[in-house]
Amino acid sequence: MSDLTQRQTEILDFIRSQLRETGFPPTREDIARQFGFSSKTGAQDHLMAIARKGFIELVPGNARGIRLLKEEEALLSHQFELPLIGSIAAGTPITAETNVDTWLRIDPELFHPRADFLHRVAGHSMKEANILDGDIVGIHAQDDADNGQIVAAVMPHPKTGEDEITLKRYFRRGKKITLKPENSAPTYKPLEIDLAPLDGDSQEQTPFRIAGVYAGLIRVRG
Amino acid sequence: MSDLTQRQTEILDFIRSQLRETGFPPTREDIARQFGFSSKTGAQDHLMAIARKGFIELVPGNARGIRLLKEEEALLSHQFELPLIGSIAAGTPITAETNVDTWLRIDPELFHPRADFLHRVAGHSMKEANILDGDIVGIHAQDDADNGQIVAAVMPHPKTGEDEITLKRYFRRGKKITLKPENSAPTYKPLEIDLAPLDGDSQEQTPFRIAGVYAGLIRVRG
DNA sequence: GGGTGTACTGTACCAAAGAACAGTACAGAA
DNA sequence: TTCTGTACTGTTCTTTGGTACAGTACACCC
Repeated sequence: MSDLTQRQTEILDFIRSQLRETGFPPTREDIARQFGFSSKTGAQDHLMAIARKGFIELVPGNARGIRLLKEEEALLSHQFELPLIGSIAAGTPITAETNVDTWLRIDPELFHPRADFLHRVAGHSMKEANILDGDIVGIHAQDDADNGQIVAAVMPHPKTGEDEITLKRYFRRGKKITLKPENSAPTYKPLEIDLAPLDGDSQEQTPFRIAGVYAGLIRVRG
Repeated sequence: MSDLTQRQTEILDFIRSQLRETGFPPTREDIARQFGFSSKTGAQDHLMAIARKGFIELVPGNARGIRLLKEEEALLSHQFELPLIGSIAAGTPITAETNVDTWLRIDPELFHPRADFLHRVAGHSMKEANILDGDIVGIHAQDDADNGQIVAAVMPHPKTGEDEITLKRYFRRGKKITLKPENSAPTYKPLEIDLAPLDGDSQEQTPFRIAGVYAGLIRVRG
């Protein structure tokens, strides 16, 4: 679908603003008046061009018969939604379509920093950070983190070997990284990762990466 | 503002549905056709009645010049949003416009049960229920609760006397209600309310009501 | 019993608004 | 160079659609 010209964009914006302000679309004459056209045919030409490009629909024979088409798309378009990421398929970026379980209608901008995806927490390893089993956490995608931040780490599950997301508190000292659960029960042990072998021997690579930092959570049951 | 009659409500609903479906309001003839009137004057009469009652505004001389008034418009647009309720103005229903601090884009249906409004928690009284200072809780509006449920209670602040929302765990035994904070620190004491005096002596009324039950929360900072 | 509001029918007028046709000018692509 | 698309002006025609006026019928309230 081709793009709108500058002028056509202005006209489409005017239609939008009229809808907001008056509650109904403008007439050809309204548009002509707004842009200083002496004839409403100019407005009509623009409308037909914008309609041909698929941004609006003109309903023939109806006064003010202008229907915005891209708006619903915008509403449906994940603008105010976040993907819930489950398991990670091998070799895919984390927010790849295949990894998205579903989309939840939550404004990404509610979180600080902004959330880029969601992940449902399984287990009690972050209990003492007040993140519980079943909570859905918002993650701001970035591949690094500050010391002490809670990160979403991607690494293979110790048994199945499949990539999965886990939340851990991140500490780095030189080449040594510690991923620390927030649960003092002895079952939960910090994970130590030494980056040093990475430089020399690529076989010893710890398949670990930071998907993002914890930005908040939503708990959906009372 | 007086209420609409059955017929007027049907007409207003039709205007709403037309706006959703076509993107612009109906004409008098559209309305007449929909309801089987043989004359568009019938539609016009209804429109003027609805406008007189303040639900719509008619823009004279404009085709399809029907504007839904603010609260009506709000109903349409707040479909996937929830009001954040701050302090409660005296004598107002909890979700009254004046009590709404802002609208947050969160799908009410995410919560179980469905959230009707949000409230920002102040203080640590529910810490042991993993509800922290600053958390935004989702509340399902209802005026009763089961024993052991966390409720949003509306009662006057002990000092300012202004109505405010507090979260407490609810227990009832006969005429005795206990509102229990979830924090074992000695500062936080259960609140006991005896409904018995209500029957005889109306002066002893405890100004307390349940606004709804806790349905989940959102924490917006990492 | 009269007034007011709701809920329509029926007719009529005319401004509002869509749509078609005929132009002009310019810019970029084939 | 011609063709296509953009960006308008100017005019005309016809339908759409708002609005006013004159009624009818019924229900409710004072």
